[in-house]
Amino acid sequence: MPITVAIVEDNPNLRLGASYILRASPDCKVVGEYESAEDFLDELEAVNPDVVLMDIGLPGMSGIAATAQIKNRSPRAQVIMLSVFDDDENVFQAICAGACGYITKPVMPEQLLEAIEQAHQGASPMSPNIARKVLELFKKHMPPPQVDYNLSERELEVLDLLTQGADHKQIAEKLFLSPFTVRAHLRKIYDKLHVHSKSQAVAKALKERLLPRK
Amino acid sequence: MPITVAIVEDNPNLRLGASYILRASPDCKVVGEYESAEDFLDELEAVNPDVVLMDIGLPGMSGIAATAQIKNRSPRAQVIMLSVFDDDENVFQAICAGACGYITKPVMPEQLLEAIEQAHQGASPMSPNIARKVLELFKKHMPPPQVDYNLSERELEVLDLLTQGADHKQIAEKLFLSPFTVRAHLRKIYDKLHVHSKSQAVAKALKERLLPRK
DNA sequence: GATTCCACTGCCAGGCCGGGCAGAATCTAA
DNA sequence: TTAGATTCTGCCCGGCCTGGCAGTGGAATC
Repeated sequence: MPITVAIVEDNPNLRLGASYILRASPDCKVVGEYESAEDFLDELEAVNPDVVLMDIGLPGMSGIAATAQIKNRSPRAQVIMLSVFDDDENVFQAICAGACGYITKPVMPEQLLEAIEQAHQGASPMSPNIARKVLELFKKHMPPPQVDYNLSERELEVLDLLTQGADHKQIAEKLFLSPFTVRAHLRKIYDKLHVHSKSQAVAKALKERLLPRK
Repeated sequence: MPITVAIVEDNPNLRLGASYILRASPDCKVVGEYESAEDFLDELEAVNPDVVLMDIGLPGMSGIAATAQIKNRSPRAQVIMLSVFDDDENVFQAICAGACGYITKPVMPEQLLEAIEQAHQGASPMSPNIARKVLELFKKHMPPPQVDYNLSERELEVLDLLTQGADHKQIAEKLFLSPFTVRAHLRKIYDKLHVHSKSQAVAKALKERLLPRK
């Protein structure tokens, strides 16, 4: 059974080119070609494609906004972004919108077919330069704890509950401790983190990811 | 000028295989083959390769720990992870350690050469299934604001300062407001976020990324 | 012109919080 | 066995914070 593919691309040459490539493959079946996100979204449920090739720089609604809608209304559709843009912001937005792949133009024919197959199999086709962007974004937003504040197990537990919005009394109840003890732990935490309030401690803990991942 | 490559892999067959492939290419120059991370780290500065092919499942020090050290001591080296493991934890750790690429075994010869070239050019070679993992990790850890709490501009400003650990008075000074006004904003924020303290507000703001990225 | 939303200022009461101080039990490493 | 780290409990005080209540003024919408 061939993979059903929809193409959303405003440039007629690129759209026809992609269509031509896909129609030459027995594994793919082009079920729609659109020159705007709006046109495609009108027929999304009726067409229900396995894979969508989505341009980012569309007139009217952008490919990123369209992707968000697609993933909302038809989550099984795998959206591959095709774009000349490879800046951080577009890549970031595309990922958050739910794109499963991101390929920079120009695209080679066999590269396109490969990407569609991978996307359909649950993998993520991605140009290597985009992959690098993603890794950098990842590291930028997920800085692992760089400084070791030397917090003890117990202190981490308390800090964790703090970030869940608990106050002294609630922490004491959850850890079966006296509120006095909780205050003692908090004080040591404040010392070690060089902060002076719950909110500062929470901010530092979350921003610097001091808590083991859950 | 050929790309200098070091290979760290405990399985002799795989190590020799990779070495054989690379030596057959005029673009690469194998400058070291090691069966353990420790052996390689001893010669890191002396060898100073452009690219390192690093196995993850090594005896002794793991490839991930080794990668962290490499990026510390010789940041220009591009490390490509080669691994049979593709679980979230290994991928996550590898990225945080500073790996620029991640390829799952088995590796095809031309795939290997391509990956080395891409890594050397500043891109990130990555198997599509790994790319998918990375995207999922990304989305998991970076959930974009899902609920709109309808905070006003001013309220976001105040919230932002809160996450920087400021108290009422400091916020008032920075925004040139009366402390009373700040309290009014805070109250509206608490209302809208359904929280009852600074620390809860900070936790919610950071966890749900209510603040526009900076 | 009325309504609504936002930003802004103000007071009060009660409770929560942070810092200083004191003491004790457990465990581990020197 | 002594020293240190960790965990635990306790009290006091001053100050900060939260929630309730009251009111002004500007801008946009209707």
